[in-house]
Amino acid sequence: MKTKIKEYRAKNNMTQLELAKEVGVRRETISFLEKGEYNPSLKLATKIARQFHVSIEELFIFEDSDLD
Amino acid sequence: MKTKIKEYRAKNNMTQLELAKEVGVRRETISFLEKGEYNPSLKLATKIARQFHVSIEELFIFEDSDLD
DNA sequence: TCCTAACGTTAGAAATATATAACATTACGT
DNA sequence: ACGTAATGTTATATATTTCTAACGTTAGGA
Repeated sequence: MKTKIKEYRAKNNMTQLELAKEVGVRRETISFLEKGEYNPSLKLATKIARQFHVSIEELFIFEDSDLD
Repeated sequence: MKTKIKEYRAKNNMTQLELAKEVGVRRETISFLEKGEYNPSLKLATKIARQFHVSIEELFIFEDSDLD
């Protein structure tokens, strides 16, 4: 899975810690997410997408090969 | 969280078991999901949305109160 | 250079999604 | 009414996300 979290964070001049607080998780969670190291819950994905006013699909990109 | 999985399953004449097999989970998982009893992984949500050719946001509806 | 903020990363605990197996119930066709 | 498919539901096990605490690295400002 790829994600544009880092890009949108930059656009909004936001640090990992700030984003983490906004969406109620730890900074490390954001760090791992940005690296695509895990597959967030839909709830967390929804919170982050809303934070940036974008769709989930815009923020998280799944290749077909990611869906096995 | 609310979901339209059941509706889309009906539209497509699909049983829980068939959907479960398509997206690679157990029938019970679909059953619990349809009842909004838990919060799927983004990967699973993506698979189900693609199965029905709809967006994740169309299929899974979060009220603000669901996001606490 | 020193200090600090931001980010990377690791290891283990805690929480929760999902699997598994089993049984109950509902609905529908014959 | 019977048989069967579809769904509901429970309990326990397993897998994975997320938390927590800690330490390392990098970049920038004073």
